[in-house]
Amino acid sequence: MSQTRRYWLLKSEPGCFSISDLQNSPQGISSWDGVRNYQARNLLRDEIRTGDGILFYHSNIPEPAIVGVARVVRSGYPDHTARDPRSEHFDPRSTEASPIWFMVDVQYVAHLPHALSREDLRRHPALSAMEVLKKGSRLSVQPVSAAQWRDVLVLGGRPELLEDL
DNA sequence: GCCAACGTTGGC
DNA sequence: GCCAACGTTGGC
Repeated sequence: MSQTRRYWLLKSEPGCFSISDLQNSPQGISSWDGVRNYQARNLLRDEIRTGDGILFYHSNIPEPAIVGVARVVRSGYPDHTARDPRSEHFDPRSTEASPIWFMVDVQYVAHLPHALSREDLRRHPALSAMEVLKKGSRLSVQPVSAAQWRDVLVLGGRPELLEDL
């Protein structure tokens, strides 16, 4: 496991963008655009790097869960949807010279054979500390520890991915 | 659909 | 700079 590789949980409402949408994107790659929260923006712009591991979380559905794994294939760059007046994420304050919002590109790796529900996560000591379980946790980009990453892949049924990511 | 928690806005 | 009002998120 690389010392500099880091791990993140990305939230998405599947009705908006699901892991299958990512899988079906060209080469399984999509930009992760539309994030309009400064704390998440800072992570996208400054912290998330090519090669980092992503846990894909489906939110705001009857059974929210970590449903799969992706990897970062491009680190932070300006989110051009902020400059598109037709986009619902349009922000007229953002300019080409001084962009406000950033995104990364992610590539589909795998679904987890056993998606991990919040109850699943709560049951396991290491995972019960995950940010996503905390009351009022709304951040759509969250850091994940190496131990949490490992346990999610093992419990989710893809332990072999630990060798790649 | 409810509502608690959170982030943002804007008057002062 | 404070803080009340408001809008949004997201579990339940």
